[in-house]
Amino acid sequence: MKTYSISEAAKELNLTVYTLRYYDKEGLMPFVERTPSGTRLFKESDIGALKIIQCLKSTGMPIKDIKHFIDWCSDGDPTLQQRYDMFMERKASVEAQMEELKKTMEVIEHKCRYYKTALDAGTEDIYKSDKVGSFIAD
Amino acid sequence: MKTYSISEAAKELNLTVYTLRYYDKEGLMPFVERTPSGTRLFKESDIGALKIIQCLKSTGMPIKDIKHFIDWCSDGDPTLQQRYDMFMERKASVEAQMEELKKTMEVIEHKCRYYKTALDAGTEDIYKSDKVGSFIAD
DNA sequence: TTAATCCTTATAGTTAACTCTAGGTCAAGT
DNA sequence: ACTTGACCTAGAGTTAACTATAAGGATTAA
Repeated sequence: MKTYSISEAAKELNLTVYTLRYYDKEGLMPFVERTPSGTRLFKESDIGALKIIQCLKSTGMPIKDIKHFIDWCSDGDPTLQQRYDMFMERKASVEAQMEELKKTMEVIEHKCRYYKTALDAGTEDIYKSDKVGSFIAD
Repeated sequence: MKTYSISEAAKELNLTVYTLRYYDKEGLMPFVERTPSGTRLFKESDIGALKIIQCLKSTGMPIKDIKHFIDWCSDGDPTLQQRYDMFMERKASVEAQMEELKKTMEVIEHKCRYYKTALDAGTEDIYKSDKVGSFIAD
């Protein structure tokens, strides 16, 4: 079975070795085994687990909370409900983030149009009525 | 014309007064005027500008970069191109984030199904073939 | 006029998530 | 045997974005 050194794992996951060791120190990778001399040996499934960790991170989950999940995984079946609840909550959070991002996108697109028009006109003054001051809010 | 005190502005924007003063210190609100005694007076348009700042923040833009944008706004028409480019770049970034979030969502939904099934079965062992170890990657 | 409740600045502290350094171990190649 | 390079730990340093404190000034209501 193929294994990865920490630098190979880092490359595979687009992380630095510092980050991986930091995650280990934070208890995110209790499953990674060591050689007799202490060198970490990443299995294929460890890489997969770290991808799940990255997925959770990308939902905005802090490392401390991810550690809870990892602990629950070690505890086995008695924590199935917690883990299910956690992923359902993550789902809701990601849905909310998508909504938020959609609204953000609308504002950004409005601004793109705004500046396109101003650029064509050569000036922002086309938006001026009588007020003086910044146009940031327009 | 209605104005807001810093605490009113904070309430309106769902920020703390600390955060607003911090933004001011970082040069994000050069447009906010003061009373003769130094108290900040937020105009309606200032609230609007801060909403744009919040929008940029929600795209993941760091405060230093937002400050550049604010500076460009003060510089007027000569920076129209930069500002247009910036918003186009933000647009691309938000699009990428949406894509990323979609992929994240797929993994999360897979996990929801996984744990629903395990929960119904009462154990995670249904996913075991012959390997021993964590199921995190499954 | 005095107390409360704002506001101000300057500066220090906090938190999360890295990021790096120092000093040491270990295995492979010359 | 020795050097090289990748690994290790412990712990210090960094960065962004707040968050809070201290000391004091201004405005309002009784």
